[in-house]
Amino acid sequence: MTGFNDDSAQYLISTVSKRSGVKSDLVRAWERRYQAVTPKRTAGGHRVYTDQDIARLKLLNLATSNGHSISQIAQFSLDDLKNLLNNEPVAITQPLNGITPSASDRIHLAEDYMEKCYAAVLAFDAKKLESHFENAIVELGSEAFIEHLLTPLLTRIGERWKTGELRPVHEHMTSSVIRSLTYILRNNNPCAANAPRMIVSTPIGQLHELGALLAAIMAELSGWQVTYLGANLPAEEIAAGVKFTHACALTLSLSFATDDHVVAKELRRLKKLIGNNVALIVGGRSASHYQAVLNEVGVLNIQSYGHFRQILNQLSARNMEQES
Amino acid sequence: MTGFNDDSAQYLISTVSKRSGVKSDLVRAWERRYQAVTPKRTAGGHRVYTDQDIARLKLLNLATSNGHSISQIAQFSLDDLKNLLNNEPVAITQPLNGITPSASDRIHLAEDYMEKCYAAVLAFDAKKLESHFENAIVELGSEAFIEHLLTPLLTRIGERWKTGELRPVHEHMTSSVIRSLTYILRNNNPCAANAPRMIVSTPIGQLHELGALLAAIMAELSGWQVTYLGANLPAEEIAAGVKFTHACALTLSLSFATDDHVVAKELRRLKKLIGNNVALIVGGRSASHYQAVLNEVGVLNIQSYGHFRQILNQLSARNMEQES
DNA sequence: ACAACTCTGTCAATGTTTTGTAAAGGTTTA
DNA sequence: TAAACCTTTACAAAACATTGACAGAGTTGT
Repeated sequence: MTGFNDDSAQYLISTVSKRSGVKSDLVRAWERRYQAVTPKRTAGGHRVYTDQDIARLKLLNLATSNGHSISQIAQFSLDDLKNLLNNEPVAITQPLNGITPSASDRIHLAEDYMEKCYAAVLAFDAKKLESHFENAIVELGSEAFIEHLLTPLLTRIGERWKTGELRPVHEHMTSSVIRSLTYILRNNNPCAANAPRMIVSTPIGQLHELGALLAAIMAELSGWQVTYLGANLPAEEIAAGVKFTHACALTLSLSFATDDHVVAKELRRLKKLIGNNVALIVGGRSASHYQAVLNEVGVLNIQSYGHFRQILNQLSARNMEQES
Repeated sequence: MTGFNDDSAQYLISTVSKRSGVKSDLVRAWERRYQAVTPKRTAGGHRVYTDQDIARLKLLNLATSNGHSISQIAQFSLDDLKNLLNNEPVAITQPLNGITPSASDRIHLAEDYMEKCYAAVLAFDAKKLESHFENAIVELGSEAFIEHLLTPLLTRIGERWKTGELRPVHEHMTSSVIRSLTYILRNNNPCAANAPRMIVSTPIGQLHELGALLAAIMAELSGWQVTYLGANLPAEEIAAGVKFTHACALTLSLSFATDDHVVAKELRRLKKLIGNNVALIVGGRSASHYQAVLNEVGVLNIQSYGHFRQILNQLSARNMEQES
């Protein structure tokens, strides 16, 4: 039925070598000796690789430089390899091979993935979207994945939703996929037990959770212990979550600007319920629409990716002081 | 301490030596003389060790430097060695035959986990809840996890929510945790490319997604290719999702009984939009409350865990026929 | 007490396997 | 036509395996 599933990505061996960090000769040797990858061929016999192959080779390279013998791990699945490296006591992040992609290369790569992911969203292909995400996380690393792929992707989805190219259901599907990815991202950097805690949600009437998800992931990567509550919760419930977890920060995402006063009312109630000792952070496409209330209530308004990280670090530091 | 995937990792002797602190020569001597470890071999004869072997050698090394004679302790089990080092009297464990837990044991085990998980929900401890879930999946297997842990847990959460012991926010937190687990569950059994497709969601006004999540997971485990859309979607959006994915089934969860006519209206509209070729399945705590409409529209009403699986299999079979 | 024996870690000698790299010579691609 | 690929074959360093031996420490038997 769907024979056209994987013809999207095709790379020749030199590209693969650059991106994975494994020399061409070695890639061929690994294929010949252990079937580490099994690329398709062009009519003329040239090897044609997929994104998955690249992710594979990257992980294999990491694993071998970590002391594993290539013959033993060559046929492991992507997940096996990820587990293997996750359980490593020594996560060597040294310049393992001469080939280190430059910053501009990585950004270009991220843009590349962005297009592919957006195409998958447009085609409503959850499986393909997830697969692209997985590969991108391996290739870009969690940080760059968030900053250069996820953030711009969500921004674009927001735009296209306005123009009518996308429907609400596209956003729901994307949320769902990203939500299941949090598992991988979280596993990549387990947080400390004494990490500061945060609640992430959206107030009542705000049904879009992509922004909130992004905030949750970013906070986790910054070392926070995040409890994500999903979208559309009344102030009392959110406040209850804050109390239960003893969170020292609460982040809300406002994506959709409404003219009624629900959001304003909810924000005021929330502030009353959580008090002044819990930082209230608000971000999202439409946060500026509520500027007046934000100022009145006294919230930290996220301006950009970097700004959010800055806020997180400041709060984190302050929290550590209080603890000691 | 998460993943326990020990059957995947394999090391050669030098790595083992570095990790365990026992020189390669000595490792071989201990094997030759006392069978302290019994590694497998490569085709060429190289020793191949597991994580367990490394742990063993570490403990043996500690014990010998503590004055114990290697010949005496070489064949101790991992637990024996741990006891030994804790200065506890060595309780020699029984011959370790591969005892497979009986069915009743497993159900008991599941109940045990149920209590632990519910306690974590009540305490609003997402981290602990996730950890219990992870362990349960490994110990029980996906099937039993769903049937004997997740299903009763969600049922109980529904009950306690009514009595006021739990707040809505508890349910949101639980949904969030379960949602990120879908990643593990899905990876445990990757579905075929030609698997029948299904959309899972809840209609507008139905904000509780636990039931829908459960249905999605069950369908995935039954070999379906599921696109999960989250909760609270209007009929047009759900129908769009069905069209986009060419799904042959649509499952909705109705947890909350409302007296307005929104649900009834949405169901009628949905049926019109998706036509008769797409199976419409409805389940959830409050499905019976809408019996009249369900009959009128002609939906498959889920009665129980087993019943849902039966429906899934029938649809799956019918779908296969049509394909061929 | 003293010789004989066992336990244990270490080494050396010698041969094999693994694995990254490279050269030679032909083919495909742009 | 040049650059990039392909296959085959080869090579050498590093890592392993096996066998056998040796010496210090502790034990045993007489």
